[in-house]
Amino acid sequence: MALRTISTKRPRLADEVYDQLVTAIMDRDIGPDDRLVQEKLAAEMEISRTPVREALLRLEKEGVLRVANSGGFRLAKINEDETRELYQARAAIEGQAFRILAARNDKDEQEELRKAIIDAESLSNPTTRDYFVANRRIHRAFMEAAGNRFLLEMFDMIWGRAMAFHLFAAIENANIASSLGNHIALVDAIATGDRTHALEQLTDHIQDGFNLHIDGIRKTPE
Amino acid sequence: MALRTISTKRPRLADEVYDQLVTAIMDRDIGPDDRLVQEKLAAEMEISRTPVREALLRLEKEGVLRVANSGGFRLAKINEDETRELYQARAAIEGQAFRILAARNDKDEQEELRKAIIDAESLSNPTTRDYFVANRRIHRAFMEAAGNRFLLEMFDMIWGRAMAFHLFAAIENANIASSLGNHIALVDAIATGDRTHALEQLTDHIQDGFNLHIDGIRKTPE
DNA sequence: TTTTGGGATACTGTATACAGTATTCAGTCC
DNA sequence: GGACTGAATACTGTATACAGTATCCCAAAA
Repeated sequence: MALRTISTKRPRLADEVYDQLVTAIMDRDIGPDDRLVQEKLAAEMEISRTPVREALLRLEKEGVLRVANSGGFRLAKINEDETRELYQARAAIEGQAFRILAARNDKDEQEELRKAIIDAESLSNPTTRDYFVANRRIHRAFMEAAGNRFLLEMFDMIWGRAMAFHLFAAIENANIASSLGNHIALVDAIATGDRTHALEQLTDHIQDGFNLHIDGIRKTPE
Repeated sequence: MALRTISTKRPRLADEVYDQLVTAIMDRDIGPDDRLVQEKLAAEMEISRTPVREALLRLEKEGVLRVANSGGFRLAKINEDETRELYQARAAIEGQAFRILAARNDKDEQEELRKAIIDAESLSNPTTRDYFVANRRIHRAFMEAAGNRFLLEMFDMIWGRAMAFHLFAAIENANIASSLGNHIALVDAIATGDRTHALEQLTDHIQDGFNLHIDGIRKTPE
C-alpha cells in the first residue's frame, strides 16, 4: 500500500491575514498614507488581534512595513539609492542562477523555460499589475530551474520587497511593454553554454529594468 | 539646547527570547535532539507563552527551526546538497560585494578592512565558535564596506542559517585554522581594481571553506 | 502476542483581559 | 493669542483563558 501523506498543515488565520494584506498592497487598496492598526484590522476582519499582530510583525521583519511614529504600521518607502541597491542584489542572485543554468546547458530544461515564458506573456488586456506578475513569474521560472532553494528564497525576498515598495507603480509612467518580450533571448543566451555571455545578457536585461524604474520614479508626481 | 534623541525602541521580550535561543544554539545548549515547546520555554524563562511563540515562529520562518511532527520545534537539519546550495548562494552575494569593492578601489576603505581583519584574527586560545565568529565578522566587514543593505541582509540570512545548521560543528573535525589567514589576500585582490580577479580570489576562498565543511561533515559520526 | 478502541495528555492557535507608554487635546495661566 | 500642564485616548506588548486536534498509552479483545 502506498498512500500519500496528507498535507497536514492546519490553516492559520495569521497566514490568511498576511495574504490579504499582501494582495491589498498589490492592488493599491493600501497606500503609503494608510496607517495599519492592529485593533482596527482585527475588527474589520472580525477576528482577534493575535493573528493580525503576527502578520503585521512578519511584514515588518520583511521590510514591507515600518512602525509609524504614532503607533501602527505604514508602508516602507524607498528612494533612488535603495532602488539601485535592490537591483544590484537582484543581479547577484539571478546572475548566479544564470551561471548555473548555462553551465548545465540542459536542452529539455530550456524548452520548458521557453514554454513558461510564452505562457506567462500571453496576456489579454493586461494591467500594470499583470505585467509585474508575469515578469515575476518568468524570472522565478529561471530561479526554480536553477534549483537552489536559498537563491530562490532571496529572489522572493527581493521581489516581495519590490512589490511592497510599489516599485511597479513607477513603471506605470514608463513604457512597460518594452520590458517584456526579451525573455526568450535570455534562454538563447543560456543555450550557448557560455556562462559569461549568459550573465551579460541578464545583466543588460536587469539594467534595462532599472532604467525603466528610475525613469518612472522621476516622472512620478510627488 | 542640543540633546541627543533617546533610542526610542522599547525592549521587547520576544527579542530577548530570540537572542537567548540563538546564543543557546551557537553554544550547543540546544542540540538537534532537543524539542522546543512553547509552554516549557515560557515556564523556564518565567514569562508568558506569547513572546516565546513569537520568537519561535520567527526562527521557523528563517529556516532555523522546523515544526516537529509531534508538536514543538526542532533544529532544522542540512544535508550535503543543501550545504552546496548555501555556499553557492554565499558566492553570489559576497561575489557581488567584491565586484563593487574592486570597481570602487578605495585605498582608505581597504586600509580599514585590513585593520578589521587583523583585529578579528587576533584570538588567544580560540574555540571553534570563536573561529566561526571571527570569520563571520571579517566577511561581514567586506559586506558593510560594499554598502548595499539588501546584500547585507542576505548575508546575515545565510550566515544565520549556517549557524543554525551547526555547520561549524562539522568544521571541528577539519583543520579550521587553515581557513583563517587568507583574508588579507582578499583585500589585495580588491586593491588590484580588477573585478574578475577579485571575484576569482573570493570564489576560491569560498570553495576552500566549502571543501572544509564537506570534509568535516563526512567525518562527523552519525 | 498483536491489534483496536478510547480516554488522558500535550501542544498549538485564537480570543480576551490587563498594564504601561506615547500622543492628543482641552483647559488654564501668562 | 501662545505656552504649558494634566487628563483622556490610542495603541502596543504581555499574560491568561479557552477550544480544538494530534499523539500517547493502556486496557481489553482476537
